[in-house]
Amino acid sequence: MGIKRQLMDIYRRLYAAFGSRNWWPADSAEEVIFGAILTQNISWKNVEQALATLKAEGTLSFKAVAGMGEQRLAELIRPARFLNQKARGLKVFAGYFGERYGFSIKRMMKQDMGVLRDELLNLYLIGPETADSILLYALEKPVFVIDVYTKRIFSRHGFLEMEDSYDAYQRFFMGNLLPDVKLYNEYHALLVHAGNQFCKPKPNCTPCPLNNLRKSST
DNA sequence: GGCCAGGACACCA
DNA sequence: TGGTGTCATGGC
Repeated sequence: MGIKRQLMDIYRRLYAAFGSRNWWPADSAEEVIFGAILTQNISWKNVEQALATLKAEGTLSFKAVAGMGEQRLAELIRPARFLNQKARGLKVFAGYFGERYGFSIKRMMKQDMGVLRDELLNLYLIGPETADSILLYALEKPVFVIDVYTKRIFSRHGFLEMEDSYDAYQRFFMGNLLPDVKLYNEYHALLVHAGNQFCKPKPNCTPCPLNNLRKSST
């Protein structure tokens, strides 16, 4: 079986096991971006607390963030860890979003995907994974998001090495899947769900729906 | 009570 | 370019 078919086979197994994940968990595109920045290297449970606080304070918008002090913002997002870094990251994004797109997600969505990705990667605290999460889940652009679970799952099943670069993983997926926002959305969400449940750093994959799966030679 | 979570960046050689 | 330290919370 070729790589393309294997990738779709894995997708179907995950979907059959877990169903639609309905990602990203947020009420708005802006909330997706808050979450994408806040979730860096931290569990989603912590992010939820920070988002709830921002929401309760009426500051879950980049217009609000642009108008508030970095110190106060840091206090509001404390549960999300690395609070000073992330407060600065949110402020920087708010400045960019306001100046370049007038705080309009609609206007941003009209921009070319490659241009957007370069712009995002030039912002403080937005690396490849955060940029691609924003592109896919907030702006509905067909980019495949790579995260630690994706790497773990596909390295343990013999497709790539854990040490391979973000770009190498992304080329692997995007070179073998059609550019489909819905597919990329669901696939990555399923990988995170599977990873959360079964693919811990110390392998313990007994009930995993991908058990016994190995890369077959093409 | 230790481990680790849906990363990114700075600094050094 | 790669290797390593820093950031500094909360759940399990």
